[in-house]
Amino acid sequence: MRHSNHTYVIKQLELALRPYIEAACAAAGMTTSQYTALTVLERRPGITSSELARRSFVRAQTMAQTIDPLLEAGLVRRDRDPEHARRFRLYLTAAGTAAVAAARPRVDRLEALLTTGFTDEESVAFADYLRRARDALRGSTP
Amino acid sequence: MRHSNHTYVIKQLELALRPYIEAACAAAGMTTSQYTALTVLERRPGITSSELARRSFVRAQTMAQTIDPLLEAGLVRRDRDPEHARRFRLYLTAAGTAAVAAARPRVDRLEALLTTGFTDEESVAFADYLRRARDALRGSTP
DNA sequence: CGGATATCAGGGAAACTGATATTA
DNA sequence: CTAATATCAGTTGCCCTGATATCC
Repeated sequence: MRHSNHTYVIKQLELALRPYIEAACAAAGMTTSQYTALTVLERRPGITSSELARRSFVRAQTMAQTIDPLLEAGLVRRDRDPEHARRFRLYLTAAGTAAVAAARPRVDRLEALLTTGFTDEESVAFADYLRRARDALRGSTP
Repeated sequence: MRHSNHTYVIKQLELALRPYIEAACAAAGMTTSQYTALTVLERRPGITSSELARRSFVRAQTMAQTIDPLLEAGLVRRDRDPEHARRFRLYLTAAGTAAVAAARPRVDRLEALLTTGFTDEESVAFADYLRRARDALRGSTP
């Protein structure tokens, strides 16, 4: 295992990916981190900003910066949690759902480009490895 | 393949990885992008800054920003290419080699943490998938 | 009290675009 | 003339730390 160096290629891959994702999101009028937050909100309605931050591996302040413009643009709605006065629960608005739908086709095409030449089995294994690597870091501390 | 979403997990993984790499590099007195540039220079002595930029998926100006402090710190040396007056060839100095060696153990430990629970075969397959995905983007344009 | 949420304020690493001079 | 290299100048997206108020 001397010359594996996954971290290096992961960084390369993320850098290579970046302009593609940015272009796809910009076409729908948002930034990459905003699109990501919206897609998570779509799957987890009612999540708090702090919990969203934890799942996204960023600080609560960072996620607040991402969410703020989405609230102002009316893509996300905030309701006070009736059971926890300190919490706000977040939800996609209709406009937010539409914005995600607008960007999704281009992201899906990027997804297909990324796995060019992969068999279905390889694609599934790749996703599995990515998640396992991510989760291996989740528990630990730098 | 409706729910694969590799791009999302790649971004998560890169974010999870970031503080670990930053800590490892900071312990050796440099930033992540500087460490990365040094490791490439180690394997490809005499490479130009522009070529280094291409391999790293960044613009020439960005790579120049990364290299500049390394030149000033004496970790990298520049020589004019005798055959191309416009080019400078880059080399690691002894101090540069030492700096990479100082950071390497911590990066290797991170590498091991990343592939916790992976068999050797899985680790190799993972690296292969990462490279193939990266190379699939290399030819295309956003 | 400690722990979590939200938020204000400020800062930094690292990418970008645009423009320019020089050279193969 | 065109393409590539290097470089100056400015900008942006997106992370960070520190400090504070509130609530369970």
